[in-house]
Amino acid sequence: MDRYNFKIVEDKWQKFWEKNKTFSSKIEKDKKKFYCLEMFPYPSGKIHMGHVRNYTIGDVLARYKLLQGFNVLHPMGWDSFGMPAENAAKQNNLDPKSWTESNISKMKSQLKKLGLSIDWEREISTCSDDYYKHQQAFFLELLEKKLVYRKENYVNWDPVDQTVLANEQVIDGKGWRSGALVERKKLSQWFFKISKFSQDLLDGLDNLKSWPNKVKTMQKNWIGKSFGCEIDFKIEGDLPVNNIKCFTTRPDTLFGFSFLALSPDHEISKFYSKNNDFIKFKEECSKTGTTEEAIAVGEKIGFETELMAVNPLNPDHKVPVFFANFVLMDYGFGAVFGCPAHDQRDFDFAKKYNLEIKTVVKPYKESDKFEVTNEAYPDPGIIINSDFLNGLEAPENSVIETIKILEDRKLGKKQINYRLKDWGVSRQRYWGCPIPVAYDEENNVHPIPKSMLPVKLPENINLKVKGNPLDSQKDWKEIIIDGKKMTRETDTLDTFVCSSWYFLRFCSPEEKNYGFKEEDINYWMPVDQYIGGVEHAILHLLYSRFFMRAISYDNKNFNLKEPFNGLFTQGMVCHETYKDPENNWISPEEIESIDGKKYLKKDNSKPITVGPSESMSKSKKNTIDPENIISNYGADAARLFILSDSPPEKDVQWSEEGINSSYKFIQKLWNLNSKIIEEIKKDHQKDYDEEIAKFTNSLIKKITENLENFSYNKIVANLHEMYSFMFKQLDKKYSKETLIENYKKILMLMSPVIPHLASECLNIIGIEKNIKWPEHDKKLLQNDNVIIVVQINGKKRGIINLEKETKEDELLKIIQKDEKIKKYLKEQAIKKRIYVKNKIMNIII
RNA sequence: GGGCGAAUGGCGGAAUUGGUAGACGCGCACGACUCAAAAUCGUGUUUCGCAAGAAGUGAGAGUUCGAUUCUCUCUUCGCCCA
Repeated sequence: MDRYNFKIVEDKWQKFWEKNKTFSSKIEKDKKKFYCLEMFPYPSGKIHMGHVRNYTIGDVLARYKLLQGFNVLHPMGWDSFGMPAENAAKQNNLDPKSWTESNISKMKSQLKKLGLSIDWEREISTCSDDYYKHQQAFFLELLEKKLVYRKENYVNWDPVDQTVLANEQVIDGKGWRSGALVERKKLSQWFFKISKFSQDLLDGLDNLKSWPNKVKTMQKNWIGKSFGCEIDFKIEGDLPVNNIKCFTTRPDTLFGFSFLALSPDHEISKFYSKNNDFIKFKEECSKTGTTEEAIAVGEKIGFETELMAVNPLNPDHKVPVFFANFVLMDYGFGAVFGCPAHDQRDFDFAKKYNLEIKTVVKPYKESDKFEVTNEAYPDPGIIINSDFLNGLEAPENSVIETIKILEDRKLGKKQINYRLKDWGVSRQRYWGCPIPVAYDEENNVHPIPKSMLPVKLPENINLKVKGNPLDSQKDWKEIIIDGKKMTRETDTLDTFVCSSWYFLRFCSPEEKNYGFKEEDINYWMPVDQYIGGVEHAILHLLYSRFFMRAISYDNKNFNLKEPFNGLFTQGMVCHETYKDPENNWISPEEIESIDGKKYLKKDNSKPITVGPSESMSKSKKNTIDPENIISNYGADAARLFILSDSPPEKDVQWSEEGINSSYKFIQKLWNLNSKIIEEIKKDHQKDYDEEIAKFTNSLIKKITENLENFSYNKIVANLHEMYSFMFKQLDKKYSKETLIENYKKILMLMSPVIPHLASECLNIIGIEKNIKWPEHDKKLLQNDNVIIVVQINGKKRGIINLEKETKEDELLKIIQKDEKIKKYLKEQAIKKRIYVKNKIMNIII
């Protein structure tokens, strides 16, 4: 028997698919479409196992849908702007463009070796001006719709790298690359007005029935709708300040009010701009980052003003006004009222500055004399010490009641607040999409005329300057618009902008005049199934949802709010970690095992300790290179293994044994194929025709259901069952026609997971044109006999195989005669019988 | 601190609406082939017990004829937000 040569077979079919354009897609109005999309990769230069998993999951679905007769769109592209290219270019004296392009070509050939059913004719790359010129047009469109604006904002500033850092790039208050202490700096930045759609983005979640609840909850929390009250506090003091507005979700604790805290950036701070103590205080504040976490963890510090705030519910009660580092300018109005007894942060602050702590909510079980002592009491309870609010249930009734009172007395009004902030899209970097605006001498904003798009990135520039390299490109920066001298914007767009609409571009990759063609979008969108890592659950998915709303806004021709109808988030690929005695991470290739348990380092025989399995990362050196795996075991084996061990939504552990067993299974399936081919040549009777038909039929049902539910690991189990059934039954007698017919169906079932082998076998046995996904026959699923479980007092005591629809009395007679079961009845009277037809009989004695 | 989720053999994991717990794979053991090994094939593999049998899905309670599945309390772990 010849051995399966995956190299030849896989190469053959990949070439066949490419030559025949098997996966190229075009609009066919009479056919139902299916848009299958996996999150496109960043072209780092090499694919990793996470890609293998992501794209295998997507490919199984795309191939299944294709066989089912859908018109499938399954494209691939490159999220190719971003910092790594700029950093790599700086280090190696390259330019980001050629670095990126060579990475793309390497990764493309790696992806092709996986045998993915991708329509490569639709390939796009976000760093090409063909792509980003449309993005610039969108930017101008949004600018016109007033969904883009410019404002001064505090950012994390790395003084060494001279650049703005995203929150996640600030680690322990230091820049992730330079290690420099990060400063808070005010910069003029471009913003997308995502907050305009807060409520709509929240409401839209309810319609996303095929999204994981987990992701929906995360987005909901991120949008962070809160119900509360805007209160206008009267201010007394020597400064020309009469009122300060403040948002609170707990107006019901107003009687516990003991200070008013303002953001250090609150407009009132202008009166202190020359106060040295205040300047010092502000400097202190700027040392803590801008993240909510940094503020929550950091020490709470304040600066006391000479102002006093009046309690609106009790005008005799006046409390000091502070500036405090824990109040954010962009939440509410940059002012909060402090109620130390019922908010831990306020409590800490009050303790530090010796402020009054008045208890106004008691736990249900406590008496009215309850007093907060060591920590705040933020939980529900009953209002006390609050005059006319006493006795109300907090917070449910008391908040509503208090707002009513405040509104009646014109002291405040009901308000909904969102945590979601506008999306800052300015980046002080070279390798991104240029923002298509310019400034005149008075610093007024002028959009670059559409006829002058794209604003191309200058090439051959020096990246080794401090700050944004575009800033030092004088000849690029200076521009003449309508005869006027202007200066270009040198910031580029956040790369999340690029990925907020790429799924639209895939529908019309050739369209020259606009980012997409309506006709194409109307047919292909929305994406039916989007697949990717859960790490993008919030930002990328929320931004994409925003972008669709922004383009649809005020647009008669385009109305699409939700880009992704279905979402699937896959788990990570993990591997054991290894360390040598000096605590250095060691990669799997550097070690060898003796007796399968102990590990030694290959070059020096030092003992290796095996650590827990963690997600593959370069820093822990526990990565496995997919390219090696594919060349040693083949794409089908790699695909089979990455699906086999765990459900796709959970983490999977990569193991040598696992990939080996998948490889062996591929060989076994090939051997099975050879045997079946021989079997077909033999004499035939049809003794077992029904048996094989029944088996195939139930296999079709199982695999189809498992495909629909993303239970891809179970499909692998189903294929193993198929193998052992077929292999064991082969010496039985089938008619030739039945064997071929059923085996073809089985090969079809295999093809989404291991397409190369399945194609080869189908080819050998002879495929007809227009093959279709097999459907199961309900009649064939029915059995004449059923297995009845017999329980005595709820415990299983035996099983009885008998004809379907047997009556209870008959069954009882059989049970009473059954040697094994009868002894448990002990000839006692039967108190009760529960009989579920065709399933179970439970006898209570 | 809050939200969400999970917990099943030595390991990864299966188990329609509550109805045979442990499918399938890995690992392990034994056997066949072989001078031998690898590869391959076969058998077995939840635990305790020679056996009959008993116990068993993180712990404890509850609902039920019957609970991995439903309810409550607790423990541990994971993820997200802080």
